[in-house]
Amino acid sequence: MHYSSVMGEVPGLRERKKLRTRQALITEALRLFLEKGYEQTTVSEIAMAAEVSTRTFFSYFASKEEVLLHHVRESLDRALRTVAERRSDDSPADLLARVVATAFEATMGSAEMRRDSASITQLMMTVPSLRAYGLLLLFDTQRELAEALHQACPEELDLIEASAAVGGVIGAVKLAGFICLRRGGSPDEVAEASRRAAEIAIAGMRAVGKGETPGDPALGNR
Amino acid sequence: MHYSSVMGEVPGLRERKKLRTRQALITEALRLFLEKGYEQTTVSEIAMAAEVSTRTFFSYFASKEEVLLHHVRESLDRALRTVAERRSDDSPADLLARVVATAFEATMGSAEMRRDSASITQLMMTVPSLRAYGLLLLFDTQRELAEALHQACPEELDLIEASAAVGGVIGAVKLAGFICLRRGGSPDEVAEASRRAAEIAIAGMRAVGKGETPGDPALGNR
DNA sequence: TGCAAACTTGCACTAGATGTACTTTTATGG
DNA sequence: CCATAAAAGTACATCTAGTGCAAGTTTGCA
Repeated sequence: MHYSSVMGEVPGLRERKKLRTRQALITEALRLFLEKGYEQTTVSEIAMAAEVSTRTFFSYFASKEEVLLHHVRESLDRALRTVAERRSDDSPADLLARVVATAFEATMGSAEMRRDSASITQLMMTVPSLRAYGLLLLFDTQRELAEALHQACPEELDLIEASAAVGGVIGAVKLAGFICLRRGGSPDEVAEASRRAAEIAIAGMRAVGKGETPGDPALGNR
Repeated sequence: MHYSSVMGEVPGLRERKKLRTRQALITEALRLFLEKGYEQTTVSEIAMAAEVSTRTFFSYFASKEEVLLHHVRESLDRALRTVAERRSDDSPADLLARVVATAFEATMGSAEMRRDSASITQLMMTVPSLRAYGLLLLFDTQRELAEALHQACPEELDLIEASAAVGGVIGAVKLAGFICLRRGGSPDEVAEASRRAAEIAIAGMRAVGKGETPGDPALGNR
């Protein structure tokens, strides 16, 4: 080592270039998608704009969808971490509530992020293949999230209850938020809708584990 | 009219052929998918097996995914009808419970259907693009379902509450069922898991509209 | 029998995605 | 400072899903 004796301080030229290329692809992709539409933009054009070959694009992102939704994976990982760091006095319901709140905070935090995620949300609402890919990412993460929640609260929730809780809360927030947005709701209204949805869904699980799931006659309970 | 004076009795040769072709495509597709895997099967092979041109395949199904998941759309439409036919003495929760029960009945009804849907489910679990497409269908239907539920119960539920209810229940059932299945659960166990999940999710909405949504401090309620 | 509408087909073409072999760039040890 | 290997990037070939179009073929019906 010639330049620095402190471990891990300078990322190295190679790493820096890689990161720059990656960022260029992301930026140019979003710009082009907004400028001329997702389907009208080809991968080759994105690569051209970022000054790399088409083949190189696919060594950074596995698909055209991924270049736009890479950040989704990150926020989902954050949610996983939130669950893993359960505070000792959290009830499962509290924990899930904080997951939702944290996720919201993260996507709506800075103004710049709010602008970007608004554009991306807009694209997801109008382009089916993006919606499908987003739903896939979200679903696959929910599986991990359910396992994590069960691990974090092994005494209160069995795996099925944890699944129902995670699936219920995320499903409720997802649909309510989306429908509110579709109706032309402002960011504040969307946030409020999501909050109410989470509240409704979480109300169901507060009853669980207190020995008072009464059974639902309409479901053919035995 | 030469053959029959009763309106709508005989579907006509053209219609019958179309139906036969459609069925042949569906059957051959499923057979090939199971025989050699989804990704390993090309649309051209399916068309060949059903003795039509590749081009014709795409005049019956818009995508390779659709030939496998055409029935999903049907069962989702059935769910929509169930909501539209609300009985006067149903609470929203009862109604949603019946939607879930009816959907289950429909997919698990006959032995033949159970066998087919087991194969299809297996494929959906292992093939990402199928999972994504299925999730997309389900999500888009949920939007309609939420609107229908709101229409059916305009006094009890506003649109956001209806969204939360639909999203919550379906999200819970979906994830719990899937996770149970992944763990090698038997059909009975999956059914039981889904039932419990629906119960938990529906418990949340029984509280709604009774003036007793207490607010959740962890969600930053005002 | 003949005509029109519906259905099917072949063909050309675009675009996403992958494998491979080759060149350029970066890291590092002597 | 140079040799060398590892890593990244590129060119090229190929495969498949999916679409548009201009034929041809079958069916419905008068």
